[in-house]
Amino acid sequence: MNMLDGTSSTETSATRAAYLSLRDMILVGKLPAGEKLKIEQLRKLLDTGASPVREALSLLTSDMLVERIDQRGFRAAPASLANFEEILTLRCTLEDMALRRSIAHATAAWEERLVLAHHRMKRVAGTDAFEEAHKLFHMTLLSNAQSPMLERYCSQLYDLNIRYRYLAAGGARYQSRDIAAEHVSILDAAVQRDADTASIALLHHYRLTGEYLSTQLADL
Amino acid sequence: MNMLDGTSSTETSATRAAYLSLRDMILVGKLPAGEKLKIEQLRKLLDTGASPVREALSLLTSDMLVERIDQRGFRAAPASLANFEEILTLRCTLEDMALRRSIAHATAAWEERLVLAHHRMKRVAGTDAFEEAHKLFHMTLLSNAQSPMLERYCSQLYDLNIRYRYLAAGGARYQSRDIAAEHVSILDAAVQRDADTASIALLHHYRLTGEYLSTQLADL
DNA sequence: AAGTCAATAAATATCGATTTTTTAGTCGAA
DNA sequence: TTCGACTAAAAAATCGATATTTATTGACTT
Repeated sequence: MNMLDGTSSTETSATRAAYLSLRDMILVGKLPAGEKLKIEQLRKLLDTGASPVREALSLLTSDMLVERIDQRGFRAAPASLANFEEILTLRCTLEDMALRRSIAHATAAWEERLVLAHHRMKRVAGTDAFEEAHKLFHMTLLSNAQSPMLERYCSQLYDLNIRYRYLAAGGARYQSRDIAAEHVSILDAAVQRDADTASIALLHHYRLTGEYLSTQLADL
Repeated sequence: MNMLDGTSSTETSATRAAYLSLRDMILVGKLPAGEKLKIEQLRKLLDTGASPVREALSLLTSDMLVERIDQRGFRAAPASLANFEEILTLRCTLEDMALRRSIAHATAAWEERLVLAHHRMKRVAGTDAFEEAHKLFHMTLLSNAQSPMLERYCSQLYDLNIRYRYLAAGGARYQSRDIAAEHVSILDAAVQRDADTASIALLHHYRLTGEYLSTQLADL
């Protein structure tokens, strides 16, 4: 017995539960950037043991969401405008590469997954589920690159970026810009296997958001 | 009181000691790719507790040297020709970017660190210290990119590559090719701030090694 | 008033034991 | 023989307690 997706009602391990909670708390800013993360405090907050918390924090290190300083514990990764711009640059380079590779290996099955992901994203526009569906759409774009490490990097960078969105605006709320149209352009170009057009549209999408966020983050 | 470099005689924490040992064992193949890593077994091997071992393994996950499967422990990251080629491709893209940025920000101080790193590497050619000095030279090349995340990725990928060298040849032993000359070309171009030439030389260096390793790894 | 140093408090790191979960075997029924 | 349910052994995950390390405080010197 298992659910449709990976989210079963009872989480498997305490470590995994702690990992997901902490990760979410960092992404949405509940645990502010740069903040000291005390084991005892988190243990009580999550109502679990110290070992799962420690292990979860160690794992979050992989995602660059937590920093570990030997002998003096953990802290939420600091945020800065420079860091945000670094993330944006890396994303543009790596997603460009991944998207081109995805398209190069295009198949009907991938095309269909893409259309489906896009449809589902539109379906939940404006709801809480959008955040997840949006990531899924973007990751589906890259999912055919046949390069697991590259996909992992992109996924990581995507999450790091989310944090800055919350930092700037307090949510996944999008601005006046017509995001939906941008998504359609990317989708169409990808389905038509036009790598150059798709890549330009994708990077345009990121850079516009990046510019907007940069202005909001000027004080960081 | 502290030593010249970061290697003090008494390691700070048990976790750090375990991390360094395990990392080294994986890189040189003492813990073969894909192998199950049992806590109890490693605990005895390193003569330490289970907690430091677990935490060290969690940290090695960041480096993509260890895989963690929820509820069923850890294993050394598997190796394959496809994975090797993926690493090579990513390295070429990311190091190219990092090197160009380094050169774009070139200063006299960086130049000097570079010359020094190169000199030290030549100095220890043929000894055990070469491996470390070689990495230091390459990382110094990228160290001026003013992009910590990019440097981290490059460092990670460098280490992953080392493992394949050991897998293919059983050591840092270099072949007939004149590696030293290649290093000089890269150094010279970098010092002259000629990004195109430096990048071409660097990628050439990697691709030649990559080709050689690929043939050796055909059976993976 | 600034700086040291020792004593104390707080937090991290580590250990050893216990609980769960997975894995490997074994036995019997189809 | 093959499949499945059951059992025993192994391993992972987790807990609670202890040992170490770092951070803080305040009296004492210069």
